[in-house]
Amino acid sequence: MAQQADAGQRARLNRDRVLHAAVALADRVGIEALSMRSLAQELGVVPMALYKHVANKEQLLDGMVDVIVGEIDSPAHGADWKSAVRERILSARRALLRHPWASRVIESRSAPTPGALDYLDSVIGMFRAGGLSADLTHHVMHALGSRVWGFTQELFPASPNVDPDAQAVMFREMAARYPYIVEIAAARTHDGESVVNQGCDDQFEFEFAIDLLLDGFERLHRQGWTSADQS
Amino acid sequence: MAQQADAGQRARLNRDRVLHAAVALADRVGIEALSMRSLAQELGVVPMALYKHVANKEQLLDGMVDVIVGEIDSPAHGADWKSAVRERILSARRALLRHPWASRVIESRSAPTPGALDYLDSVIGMFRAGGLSADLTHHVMHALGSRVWGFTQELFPASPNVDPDAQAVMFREMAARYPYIVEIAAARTHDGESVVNQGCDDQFEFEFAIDLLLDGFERLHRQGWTSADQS
DNA sequence: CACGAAGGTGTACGTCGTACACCTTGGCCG
DNA sequence: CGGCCAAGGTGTACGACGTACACCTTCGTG
Repeated sequence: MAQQADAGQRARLNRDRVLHAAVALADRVGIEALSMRSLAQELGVVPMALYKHVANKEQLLDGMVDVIVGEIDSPAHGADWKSAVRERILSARRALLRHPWASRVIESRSAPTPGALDYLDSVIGMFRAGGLSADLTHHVMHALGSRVWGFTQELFPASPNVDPDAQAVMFREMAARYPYIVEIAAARTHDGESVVNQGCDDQFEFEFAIDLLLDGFERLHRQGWTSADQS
Repeated sequence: MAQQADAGQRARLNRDRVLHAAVALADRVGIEALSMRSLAQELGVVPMALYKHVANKEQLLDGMVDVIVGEIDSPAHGADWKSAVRERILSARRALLRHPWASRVIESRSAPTPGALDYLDSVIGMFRAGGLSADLTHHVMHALGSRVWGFTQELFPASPNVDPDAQAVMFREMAARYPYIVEIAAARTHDGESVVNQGCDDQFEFEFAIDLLLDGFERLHRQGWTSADQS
């Protein structure tokens, strides 16, 4: 429906076209509907043609990750390390939010892609440039975890729209069985709408966590923290 | 090779036996080798027989999650909230470490299982009992993310054993291209062995992060933090 | 103009989850 | 005691999927 068609005369494929078509297709139909077959069809080509450009599906996914990672801004310079890192990570977050499937794919890689390594190396470099020791930076990166990529592991995968009265019933049942969950869910729902699984401001939560961590890192840095001190 | 065999006379199946056999099989052969077919064979039964006990594979995985979640200790009482939460989460961690596939399966669920909700509700209850506001607790749970389950998103999936000289070559290449990564990897490698992707003490990293977060939570709690304060 | 490599095709295999119709038990009630 | 019926187990089959392998087609270069 996008390209293909006009059989017979079609631009030659290459790795880049394949990768970008895959990203676009995943954006449109979701990652679970992206198969070698559907991608081939999208490109007006037979499935096996793709294997001339990517070794297999895993490598296709690797390549797609690197396309997205390439969208992350380079580090700003001239700012203090804390806000520079913060900005960079929020940029990563913006890139990943444009492609909702990307975080799951990144997590599923069995080895980091070259683009991912570039990005990680440069983030580490930002901490080092800020004066943090290699030792502290190591632990800092671990503590950041998937947050360097701009996403948080979601505990509640945001159930899609259900009709309001079913939700009301569910709410009553939930409140009986999971009083605390319902309470803290309600804590963030100002207007009356949809108490369960909604009304969560993801961006706020992300910045809350990242600032808590960055402040913690800064505190440790200032007091000259070393892993050797910890028994 | 474990049960089955002695055809003809075989204990009746039920949901629980299916679930526990699935957990044991995943422990033994890995989650990616767990199929409805392999599980059926393990139980000495035809694949379709399983569908009398679980609706489909997703529900099988849900059930497996709840088996593991059931292994998490109940909250200790009598301790302050911080160390009580800490202990509980480390118990979750121990349970998940016994079943290395479990974290990936938990992440892949599209809706939380009942057992997961029970656990989350009770962890939230621990913060509330410690006096944290529902508001703060909400954000705290988000900041914890998958860490409530006792795992951190691994950035480097721990490449398995490769021979030492290949590693030495790789090291030289890595050092040129990713100087900072190699530097912080080395920061934690005291003895000379395997600089790349090894020598990381997961348990240390986990506790570093969890304590950083818990300390941050405590600080906010003491100073009466409220999300309303944040612009 | 020929030729060889790079790009594209067609067919086929093994694996997966599972729908659907069927048979076999075993516990309960008359 | 006999018969019944639901719960448990079977067999066959289908439509995805990733991809191996042998083949044909196109095009840039000598």
